[in-house]
Amino acid sequence: MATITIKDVAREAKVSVASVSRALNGGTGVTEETGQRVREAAAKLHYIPHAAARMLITRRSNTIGALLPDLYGEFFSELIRGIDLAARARGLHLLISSSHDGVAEAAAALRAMQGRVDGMLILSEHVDAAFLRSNLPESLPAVLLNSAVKNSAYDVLNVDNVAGASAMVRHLLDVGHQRIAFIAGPEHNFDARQRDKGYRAAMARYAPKMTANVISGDFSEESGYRAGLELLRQKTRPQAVFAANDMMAVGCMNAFKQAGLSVPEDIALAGFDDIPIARYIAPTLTTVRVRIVDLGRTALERLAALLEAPDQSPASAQTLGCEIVVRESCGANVR
Amino acid sequence: MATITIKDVAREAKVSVASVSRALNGGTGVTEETGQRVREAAAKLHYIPHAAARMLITRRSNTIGALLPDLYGEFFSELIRGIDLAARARGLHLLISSSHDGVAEAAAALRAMQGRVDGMLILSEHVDAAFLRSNLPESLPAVLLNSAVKNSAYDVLNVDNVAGASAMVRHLLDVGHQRIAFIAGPEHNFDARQRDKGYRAAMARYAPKMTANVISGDFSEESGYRAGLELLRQKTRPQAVFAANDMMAVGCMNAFKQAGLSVPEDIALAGFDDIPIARYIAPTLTTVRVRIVDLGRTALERLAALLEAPDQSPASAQTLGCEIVVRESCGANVR
DNA sequence: ATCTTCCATGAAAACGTTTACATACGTGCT
DNA sequence: AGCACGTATGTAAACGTTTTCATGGAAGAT
Repeated sequence: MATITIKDVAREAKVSVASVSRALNGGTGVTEETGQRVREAAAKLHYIPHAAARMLITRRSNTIGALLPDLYGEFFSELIRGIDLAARARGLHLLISSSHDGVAEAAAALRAMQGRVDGMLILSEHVDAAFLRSNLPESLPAVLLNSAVKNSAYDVLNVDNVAGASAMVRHLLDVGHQRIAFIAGPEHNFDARQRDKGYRAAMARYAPKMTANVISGDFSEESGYRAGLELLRQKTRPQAVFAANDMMAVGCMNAFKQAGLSVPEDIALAGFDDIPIARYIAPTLTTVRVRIVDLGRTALERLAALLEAPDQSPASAQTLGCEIVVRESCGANVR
Repeated sequence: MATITIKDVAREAKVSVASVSRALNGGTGVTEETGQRVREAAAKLHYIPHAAARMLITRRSNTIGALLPDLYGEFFSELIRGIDLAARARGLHLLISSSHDGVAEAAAALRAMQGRVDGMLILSEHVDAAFLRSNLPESLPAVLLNSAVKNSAYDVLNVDNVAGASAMVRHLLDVGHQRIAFIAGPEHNFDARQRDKGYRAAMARYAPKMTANVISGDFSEESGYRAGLELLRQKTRPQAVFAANDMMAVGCMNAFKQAGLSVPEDIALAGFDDIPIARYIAPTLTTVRVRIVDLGRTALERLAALLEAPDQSPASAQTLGCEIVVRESCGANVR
């Protein structure tokens, strides 16, 4: 079937194209009777406005782009869900470019979206101020997620890793553990650094007599396992271990089990993220949960606000809370 | 900064807009020296062609739409990854509409994408032939994923649940189990029905003396737990239980453990999907893995082929294999 | 030297909308 | 009755590309 245009509707309704446009969009400036006739004609012909033509003249695509790195299951899907839900509520479309590693790929993806989107949601480790300056036209509104960019030229939305980690340390202290070790994440990772920071801050503040005990890791289960072995070799074994993410906690737990220690009786354990597995391992894992859906939703809402009033709202930095999920591995229930 | 157009580039390079277009697109029909000058001018001005204008005249958006239901973590992210990778390799953009339940929502989402995409990838339980006829213009190429639609008017790409389930039954038989029970999924779910079918077919074929033993479930962990209890009440206890998905297998395993049975010594267990948890529970779960990334990739490639040659290729139905992942729960290693 | 052929180039139309502007008509006022 | 005004409608321009067609000049053939 040949595509049917606004002209066909105009002919069918016996009015001009201008009236069709008015009737179908605002509804204003057109008589009730005319509007009725136009709507009927449009429905009868199954008319669908040509998106490109509208974009061209309106200079609006009603689409926002999401630039994402290679992301893991739960996090990715929850984030998209949050974004998607909020976007649909606003009649915005969602253009996605995901799973690219490397700054070059990210740049290419960013450029490819240019001109198709009204705004961008960006979550990427490779993104820094310089990158944005050269790849993102300043006219394009953007919200950065989990980004270290402090530039203040861009809107940033971060998870409050510091507060989350700090709260977990405090919880472990409350339960009675004094010597708390920390398994850190990759050095270049923003989240990892923030969690490290939260751990150190909380230790300094709430357990000033203790010294920070940080083992390095890279967020992988394997590195958690190695860290666990290393901790067992220390002269005075820690009473509790706080891993910067759940996967490392899982690896660490295996190391402890293999060494014949039982968690949490002999040594307590906590993670960060609350991945689904945390609920299913034995003992179940105490961890810090991030409301990822909220992260996505909030980011999109912030971006939408930027679209409405481009100039008026200055760049802001917002932060999203986490909550502690107490399960068995921290020993809160056994003492 | 005012948007810069092809005209600005033309002026800068001292040629006509036509030459700019030619130089930047095909590169053909233009002298090497002119092409050079144009590319330099474009680069200097940071020219980015206006996508909408191009779409309007070309009648191509280079975008494909993905319509997805409310999907779980791993599956969703892997599927998108597969689609995204293949799409980017072809220079296609990805417009996503996910997490809608209900046929009305799906219809709205489908319609909203009209005119913005060159083709559609559709994965939804609500989609049947009638739905498509009334919501999908026949001019829009589409590939259906995991769909029961046999219509042959549309391209369909399914996971070979039947073969996967059948292979698992055979494996359990090979290991020495004769009395194999099956925990079925939701009745209206296409995947669930296919797996049921595979179980029954394999039993009839490879263990003709045994009768099929099917307990109903709904894919939830809770329903798996209930099914486990029910199985334990049967007069002659099955030697192995095959759950239609991993979550039910997990629930079932908990029921067995609570009853004091050990898996796989007292009773063997297998699932379907290979969700990440399968690797982390104790005992680790034998299951059927679906290469979801391949599913997404293959679907997109099929769609891309449709875009290239809309008429030539008739609707096809393709099916994607699964593989058995042998872990501890089936007892293959203890006998 | 003239004719043909080829090819790079430019002018202009076309894509389907929205919207600024002009027009015409009815209504209320003086 | 005449005038101003508001409002529904239509006409046409504009958005930024791609592409068809015409044009001109260079190169090759006679």
